[in-house]
Amino acid sequence: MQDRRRVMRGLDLSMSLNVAQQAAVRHRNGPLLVLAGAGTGKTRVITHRVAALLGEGVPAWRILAVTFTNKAAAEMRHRIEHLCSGEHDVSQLWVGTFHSICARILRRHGSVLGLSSRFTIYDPGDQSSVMGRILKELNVSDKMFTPRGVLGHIDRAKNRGLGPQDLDALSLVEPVRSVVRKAYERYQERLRAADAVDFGDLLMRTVELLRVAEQPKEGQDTELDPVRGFARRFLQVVVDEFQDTNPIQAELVDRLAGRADLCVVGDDDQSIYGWRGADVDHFLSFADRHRGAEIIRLEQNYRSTMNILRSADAVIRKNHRRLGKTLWSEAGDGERVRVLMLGTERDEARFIAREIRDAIDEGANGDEIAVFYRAHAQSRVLEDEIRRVGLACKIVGGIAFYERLEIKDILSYLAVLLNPHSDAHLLRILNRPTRGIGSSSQTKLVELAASRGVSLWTVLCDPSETGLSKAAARKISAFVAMIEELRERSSVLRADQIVLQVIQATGYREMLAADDSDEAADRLENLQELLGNVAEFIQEAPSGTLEEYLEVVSLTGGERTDGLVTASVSLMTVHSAKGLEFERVYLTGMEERVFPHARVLDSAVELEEERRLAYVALTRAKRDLTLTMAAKRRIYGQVQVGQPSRFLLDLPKDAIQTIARSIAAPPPASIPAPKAAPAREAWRDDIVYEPHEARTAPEDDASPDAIASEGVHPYVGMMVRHPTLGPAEVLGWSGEGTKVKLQLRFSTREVRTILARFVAPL
DNA sequence: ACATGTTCCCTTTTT
DNA sequence: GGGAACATGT
Repeated sequence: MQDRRRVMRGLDLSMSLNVAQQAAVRHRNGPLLVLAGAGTGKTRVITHRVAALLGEGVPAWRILAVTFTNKAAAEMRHRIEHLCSGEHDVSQLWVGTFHSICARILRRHGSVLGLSSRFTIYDPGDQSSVMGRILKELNVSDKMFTPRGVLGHIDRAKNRGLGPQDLDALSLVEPVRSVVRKAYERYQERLRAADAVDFGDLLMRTVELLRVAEQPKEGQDTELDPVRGFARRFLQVVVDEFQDTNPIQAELVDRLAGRADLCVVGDDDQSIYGWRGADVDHFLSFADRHRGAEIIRLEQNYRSTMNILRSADAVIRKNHRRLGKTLWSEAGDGERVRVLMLGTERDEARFIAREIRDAIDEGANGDEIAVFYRAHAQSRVLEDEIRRVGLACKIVGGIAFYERLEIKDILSYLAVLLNPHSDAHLLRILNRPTRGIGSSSQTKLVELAASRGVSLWTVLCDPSETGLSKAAARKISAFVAMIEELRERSSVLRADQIVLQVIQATGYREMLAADDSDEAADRLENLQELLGNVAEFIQEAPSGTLEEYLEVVSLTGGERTDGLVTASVSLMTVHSAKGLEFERVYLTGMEERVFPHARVLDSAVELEEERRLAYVALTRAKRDLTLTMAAKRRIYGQVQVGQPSRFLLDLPKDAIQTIARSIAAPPPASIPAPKAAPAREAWRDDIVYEPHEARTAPEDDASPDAIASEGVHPYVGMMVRHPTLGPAEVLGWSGEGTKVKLQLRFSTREVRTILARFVAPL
C-alpha cells in the first residue's frame, strides 16, 4: 500500500513530467535504461527519481548518482535539494564523477591496497615527470618513446582494467609492447612508493578493492569487513551519460550496484569519448547484460526549436551505428539556423563578438550565450575579440590557472606537506627557490631512491647516506627541516593560512619580489589570486581542509567560477559543452579539417564520433544557432584555405539561412581556393559585418610569388610533383617570395611542409 | 646559475 | 604562431 505522501508526490510528478519521464522516475526493482535524446529532460528524470526514492524512505547514504563532470554533480545535488525542500539530508547522497567517488572510496578503504588515506592524485603533468625519468632509466630512444606516448598506452590499458601483465590485449608491436610493459611496471612501483595514484588508478584500484572484498572470508581477515560492508552499501544507483562509460567504469558500475536497482541514462548519439576508451556497446548491450532490463525512450525535446532539431537530426542521421530516434518539440520552428562564411578566423571572431555585443546591448543575458570550437587552439582569437568589444568571457577548460608555473609550484609544496613521498611534487620544489640542490645532486638522489625502491623523501631524510658532499647534505637537511616545520604548523592552521605560510616560509615570495621583471609581478599577482581562491573555498566550506582543497583542484583541473563576473559569455570546446544549454550558440570553425578534425578524416569510426560531436554542439542551442566558417585560417602559423565542413552541407535547406553563396555549393573533392572572400552582395544587409583587410586585399598574403611568377597559382587540391617524394596534393601554404612553403599530402597520406620551389605542378 | 637563444613539435577532445 | 624543452653564452 502506498502511503499518503507517495500519492501526493505521484500527483506532483504527473503535473511536471511527461508519461515517459514519469515511467523512468517510478520504475523500480529491476535494471532500467533510459534512452534520452538531447534536451529531453534527462537531468529532470534523474533528480526526480532520486527525490522520489528519498520520499519513499530510501536512506540518502544508500543512493549513488554518477555524473560526468563535477559541475554536473554539484548542479544535480542542488536540484535534488530543491525538489526535496529540506525534507531529506541531501548531503548524505553519493553524487559525483566516477573519479571523485573512487577517490572517496579509496581514501576510506584504500589501506587494504597499501594506500594511505592521504594518497596523492597525480595529474598528467606529474605522470609525465615520473614517466620521463623512467624512460631515461630504461635507456630507450626518446624519439620513439615519449612520456606522453607511453602514458597513452598505459591509460588505454587502464581504461580496460588491464595491468602490466595483460598488455597483450592492446595488440602492440615489438619493441613497443615490451618497453611499455616494463615502463608500466616501474611506473606503478613509483606510484606505490609515492603513495600516489593517477586518474586511471582511481578507477582501477577501486575495482581491485571491490574484487578483493568479494573473496571468500578466510579465518580472521576482519580487515576486509568494512570494505565488504561498503560493497553492499548502495540500494539505488543512477548513472548519467552512460554512453560515455569505458570498460573499467562499466565494471565499476556493476560492482557498486551489486544487487541494487540500477538505472542508466544516456544517448548513443551523444557518445563522444570513444578516444578515451568509452564504448557505446556497453550502452547498447545493457539490456543483454542485465536480465529483465526495461528500456524507456525520451524523445520529446523541451530545449530547442524545430529548425535547430531538424538541423541536428540531418547531421546525425548520416551515422550508421545508432539506435535511431527522432526528437520533436512543441517550441515551433523558430528562427532559421544561420550559416555564415567569413574571411579569416579573425573576421569570424570579430563578427561573433560584435553580434554578441549588440545582443547584450539589447538586453540579452551573457550567461545565455556560448561560443563553441572543436579544439582549444581556436579559443584565443575569439577571446581576444570578445574582450575587445568590452565583454567578459569565461573560458571553460583550456590552459587553466592551475597549470601556471608558480601555481603548480605552490600546489606542489602543499602536496608535499600532505604526502612528502610524492616524488613528482617534491622534485618540482626541491630547488625552487634555488637552495643549492642543483641538477647533479638531484639526479644522484633520484637514482638512489629508484635503486632502493623508496621515495625521494626517504632518501632526503638521511642525507649522510647519499654519498653527497657535506655541504650538499647540509642543504638537504635544511630543506627537510623546513618542510617538517611547515608540516607541523599546517596541522593547526586553516587551509588559506597554510598557503600563505608556504608562500612566505619557503622563500618563494622573496624570490619573486627580488625579481623586478613584469613577469615576476604577474606571478606574484597569480599567487595572490591563488590565496583568494583558497579563501573562497574555505568560505564555501568553512570546515574545508587542505586535503579537500587539493582534491577539488586535482579532480576538477580547477574549474574556476570567477565569482565576480556573473553575466559572462562562455567559450568552450564542444566536448565541454555536453550537458549544457544556451539560448544563443555560435559554433565556429565549421571547415573540413577543423571540424571534422583533420586527424579523423580517414577513419570511418572516428568520423561517426565527429558527427555525434557536431550533433551535441547543435543540440545545445535553445533558440538561436549560428554556424560560422572562415575561408582562410591560420593553423600552426600557416594559412589554410578551408572548405565548408561536410556537416554544413548536410543541413536541411529549409531549416537554415545561408549567408554566403559559396557554402551552398556542393562539396568539391578538390577545388581551387576561393579567389576572394564572398562578394558583398552575398551578405544580407541586416547582418552587421565589419569589412576587413582580407576582403579589401584578399589574395595578397596568400599568393605565393615564386610559383605565381611562373604563372602557376597553387590552390587547395592542386596536384604537384616532388622530384624524390612523388606526387602530392596541396593542402595549404604560407610565407612569401622565395620562401613560400606548401603543405603537401603525398600518396602515402603523409603530410609534409615543403618549399614551393622544390615542386612542380602536375 | 641564469639569461637569452634555438629548435622542435605541436593540437583533438577530458576525468 | 607559440610554448616547452633543450642549448649556448655570460
